[in-house]
Amino acid sequence: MSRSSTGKVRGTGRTTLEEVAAHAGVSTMTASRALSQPQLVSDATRTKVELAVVELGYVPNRAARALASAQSRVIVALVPSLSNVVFTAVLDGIHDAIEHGQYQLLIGNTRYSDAEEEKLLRTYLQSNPDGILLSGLTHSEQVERMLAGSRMPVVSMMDLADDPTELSVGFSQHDAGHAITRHLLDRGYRRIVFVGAQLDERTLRRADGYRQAMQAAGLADPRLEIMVPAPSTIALGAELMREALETLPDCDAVFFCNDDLAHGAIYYCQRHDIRVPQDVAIAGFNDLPASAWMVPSLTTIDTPRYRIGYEAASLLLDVIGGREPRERRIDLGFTLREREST
Amino acid sequence: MSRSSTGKVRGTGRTTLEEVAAHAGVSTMTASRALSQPQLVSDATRTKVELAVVELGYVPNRAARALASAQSRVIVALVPSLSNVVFTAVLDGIHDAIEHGQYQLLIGNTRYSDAEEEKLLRTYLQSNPDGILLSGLTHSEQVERMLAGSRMPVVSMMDLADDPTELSVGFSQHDAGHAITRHLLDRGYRRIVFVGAQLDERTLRRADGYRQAMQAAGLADPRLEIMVPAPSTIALGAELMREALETLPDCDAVFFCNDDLAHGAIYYCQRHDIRVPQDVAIAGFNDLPASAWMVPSLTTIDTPRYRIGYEAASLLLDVIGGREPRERRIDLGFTLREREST
DNA sequence: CTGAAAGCGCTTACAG
DNA sequence: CTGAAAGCGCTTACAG
Repeated sequence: MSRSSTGKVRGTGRTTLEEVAAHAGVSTMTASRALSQPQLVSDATRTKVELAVVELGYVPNRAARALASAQSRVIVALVPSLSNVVFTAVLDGIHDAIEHGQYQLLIGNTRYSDAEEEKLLRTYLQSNPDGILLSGLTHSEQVERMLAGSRMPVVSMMDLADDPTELSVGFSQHDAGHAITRHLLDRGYRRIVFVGAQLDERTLRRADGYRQAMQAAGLADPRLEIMVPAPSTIALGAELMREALETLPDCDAVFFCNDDLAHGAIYYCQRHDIRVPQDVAIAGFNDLPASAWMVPSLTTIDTPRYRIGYEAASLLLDVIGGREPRERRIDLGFTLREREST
Repeated sequence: MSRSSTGKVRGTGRTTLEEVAAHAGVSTMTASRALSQPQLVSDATRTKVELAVVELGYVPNRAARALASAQSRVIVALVPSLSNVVFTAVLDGIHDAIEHGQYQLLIGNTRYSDAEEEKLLRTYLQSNPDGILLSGLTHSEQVERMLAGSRMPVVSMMDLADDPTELSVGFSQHDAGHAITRHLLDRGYRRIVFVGAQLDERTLRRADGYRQAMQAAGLADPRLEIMVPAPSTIALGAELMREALETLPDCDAVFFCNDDLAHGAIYYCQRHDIRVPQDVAIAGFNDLPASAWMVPSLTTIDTPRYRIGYEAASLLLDVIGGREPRERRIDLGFTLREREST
């Protein structure tokens, strides 16, 4: 026992496993086994140790465990935003999928910045995570290199990797963009504007899907694409709706890259007595809760963001645990919600 | 060097500080100082060590650091929900306030459950956090006991502690509920319904504020209070609006405990040609982004949730760092937004 | 300004 | 089923 008469010189002062073992009358390593691999220990021993744990109020020291076992039981999740409900839903799913007590979750907000992602990753690598959840498929070279060097499992969230051996969970952003454009075309709209903000990789892929559908219909026109790097907000949606109507007076539909923008557009139209969809149709992306309720209700793509988080974390846990997953690329799909706005 | 000819028997296999020190031609402890307390080391030494770090791609092992220093540099934040934007905004603020690289954030979702809070806390205590951020002022006895036993600083978020020596950051939920009721009374509304959902402590305090204002005006009536334990959603807001109009046909205003419910109510009224505020006024709480844009725009209380997270984390970091804060109870206030719905 | 050495609190091949 | 002992990779009072 490393106590002087005046108490511990260093350390946290908390009860240690050594003390638990002494209290239970067993060796430290037996106490350790009784807690982490109880099946390797006799019932009597396990009971003695468990009793000692309760009596002494023992709380294991995770740092010591991580150091000795070279397993941190930490997983890292990096998302581009903590104010976008899409990504907080993903985190919600991840949180629910993690076996708490076993694994701990470290969350990082990259703010849609490669540099920030790199910085966070560098910091979090200090914790020697057992695995990492990343948003998106494209990352800086530095990040790719750090990941390759660390040899720890990485799951990409949101979109599907081209390579089916890479771990990814999401749905085809391209196909979803294509599907909603196809829907507008089927409804008879011809001059369909695409409005993209933030211009992250998901928005760009949705734009690709839009473009491909328009081309297939012989209706593509670069002037119909409004792309701004500013973050998506309701206010921006209202502003861009105004802009679209002003600069493209012959447009008959607008596909916004997400619901936040589309909501702003619908509110704008309400305030200016522009009839939706009679004067102009509006479509969004993500199916936020308000979309089904607002007037008119919003046509949009329902995306499985909570499930993406949940399934991505489950997949990562499988791989960490050495369980071969049924598939390494999990397509969760999307659902077109046809509503009043189109 | 503990390498056998076949490589490390245990450990992560990553470069260690010992190797960095050898490469730089200094002792391990000097290398340690060069990195964590560079001012204690000569320029020449620091340069040599920094070079070795880069050349070897050294990444410090946080578990070893935590174990040796008895300082985890971990802070824990517990919030009741990861789908409520109020709390994800709080987390956003916390995340931004943390000096990354220094401190790491462990997030827990208590799901508005005392039992869950207790379980998460028990788990997270294994990481020996340097401090904790909790949502709300009331916790289970078990939680209070664990916190008291651990002697680590705890900051309460959202509401203000009665005891000014306790660490708390937020605003008076009671006063805010009172203020918006007062506003409705000033506008001439008399039969003001209060609708509360979830029934967490914040909702109950807002209800108290409402009740007190109604009593002061001689207009209190228990039948005007609709309280349901279900979580707040737009759908529930629509449903409760219908219920209010049906069971209390003489009501002239409804104060919803949050904007999600109020949005549902406004959409409900739009769909049923109920004029707001002419037929019935509607008020909310939190000032979500849509509130200023919807038609009619929503009267509500603007709450500083991002700043609560930011200031709470800053306060905690001050206390952890031994810096005496100017005040231990930080009132961030709230702002009444008077809009079209009242 | 720099170093030798102990120690933080666990886990784990290896024996028995 | 149980144990002795080394080791994980850092930090830190204490000297000099």
